[in-house]
Amino acid sequence: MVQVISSNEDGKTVCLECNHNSWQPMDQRTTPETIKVACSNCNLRELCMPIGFNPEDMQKLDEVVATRRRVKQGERLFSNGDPFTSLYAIRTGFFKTCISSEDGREQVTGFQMAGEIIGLDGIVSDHHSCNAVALEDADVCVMPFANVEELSREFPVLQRHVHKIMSREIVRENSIMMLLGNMRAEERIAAFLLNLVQRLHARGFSQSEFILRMTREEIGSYLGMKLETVSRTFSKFSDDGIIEVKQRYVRIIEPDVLKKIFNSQTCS
Amino acid sequence: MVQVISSNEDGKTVCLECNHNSWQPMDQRTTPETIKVACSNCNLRELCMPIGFNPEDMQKLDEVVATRRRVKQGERLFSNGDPFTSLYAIRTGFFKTCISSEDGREQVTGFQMAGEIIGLDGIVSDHHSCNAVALEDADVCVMPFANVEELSREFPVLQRHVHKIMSREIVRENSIMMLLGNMRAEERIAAFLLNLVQRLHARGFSQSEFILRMTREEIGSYLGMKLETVSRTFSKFSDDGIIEVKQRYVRIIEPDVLKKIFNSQTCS
DNA sequence: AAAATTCTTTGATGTAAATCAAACGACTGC
DNA sequence: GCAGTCGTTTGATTTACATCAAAGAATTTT
Repeated sequence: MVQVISSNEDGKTVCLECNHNSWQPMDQRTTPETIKVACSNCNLRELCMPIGFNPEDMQKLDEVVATRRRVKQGERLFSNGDPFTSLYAIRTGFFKTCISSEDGREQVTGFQMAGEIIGLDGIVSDHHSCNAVALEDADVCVMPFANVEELSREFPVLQRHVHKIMSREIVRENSIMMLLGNMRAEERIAAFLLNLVQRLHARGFSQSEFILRMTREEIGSYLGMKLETVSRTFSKFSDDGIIEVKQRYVRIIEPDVLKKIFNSQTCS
Repeated sequence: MVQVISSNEDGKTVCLECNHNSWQPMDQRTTPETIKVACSNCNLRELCMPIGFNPEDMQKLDEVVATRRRVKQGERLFSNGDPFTSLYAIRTGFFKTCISSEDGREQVTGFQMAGEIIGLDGIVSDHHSCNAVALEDADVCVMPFANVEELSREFPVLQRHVHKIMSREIVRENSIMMLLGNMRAEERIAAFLLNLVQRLHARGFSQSEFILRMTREEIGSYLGMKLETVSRTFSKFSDDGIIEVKQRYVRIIEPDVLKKIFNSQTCS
């Protein structure tokens, strides 16, 4: 389903110099803040759009996406309470979504990368219920939800696609509930690393090494543990020769051991 | 938005004799296993269908629901791996949804009551990824998803409704992540009780007393804690005069204290 | 009605992870 | 190039909850 980019498949998949492992589109990166864009010639199409459109339908599909928007590292794409107008397809960059409790505790609810859709939380109440923060400079396609709904009525394949995206998010959150409710620190970290590398690999990056875009604290928030425990678990995996960690750089040495830890802690 | 049933508003809202607090529809309950039903004369309509339909549209809406299905206590509406064909609107009864990890650990992902929609997990992969188990004898409307999608294309208000239902589920799971990732046992139980009573109240039941349909173990699984901790927390709340608990019967004496515990543990 | 099973409560003890604390490394801005 | 900030690592200690255990209710089966 996902077409990998061959140029990313030759080993040197993560740019360590610029500390950048997001998918860079081929076109120039000097576009203004918001510009009109088209899905029909987007190289991320396979990831965020349904397949099997003929060219003329594709042209209509371009109507979904109105503009593009840049979000600088640390800035928000949207915040809790903002009126909901659009879904966003990530072109480049990396986001976290998070919610805050009354007394200020933060819960990271997800990390999103190129080709993933963000903003579904806003549909139910017409207002966003979480914050979407760019963890690196990002570029998103703004898809006004009214357009999405209108074209969904016309194209059953798009309608189905939207439903699948929402269902996928529900299923993902189900498995996070399993993680948070039932698993121990090592299992959570193993699951986290495996999921991350799998998604990066689907985007043409290495299946063994990558750069973390988030802090230990953000990983901990996502996984329901403290940053010290995240750090200690990384160190333990490193001591055991399962992974190599150096700050944000991670290399998975023994993916099978990681999978085993994730599936069941076969005693300690 | 939700019309409460006046007959349920006179204090005696929970039938302690039969240990039953689900909404009983007015029609006779001797229907065969699956029969043709209509939304247009269903008294749960306000809960599971969008409002603002005129009578002729309503008739078309009836096409969504194909049949009704009975599920006995302990039986499954669907299981992990089952082909996905339909969404289910609960008419009466109470369900839990749960997933199991490789090594058999169970995670309850939700409890669902009358008027709520179940089965959204199946859309993404055309197969269900969780089990839906009836915690009491239940009666559901079977809504073939193909019908839902077809009519959604015709009626924007239905389309929007379906999107909202899915978004609501995403937002609900977000708040469960906050619960599991950041909150302590007492906060989790407080949140659980408040959520349950709020939903029951919206269905015409008392806002202070109700009968739990699930075991301590199932509550614990949902909230990421062991059954003993659930029991101890109930006992503590009872000792503190916040609630009255006797087995499955619960009465909330001090809802404000419960809300305070939920919002922030104001020291211990 | 007795027996068996399931669920719940409560107590005693153990432990994984949190908290507290301090040092160190990396990046930022002047 | 240096100071300041931020993020990470590691150690020592505490703690909330899990685990182990057993008795007591409630429900189901025979």
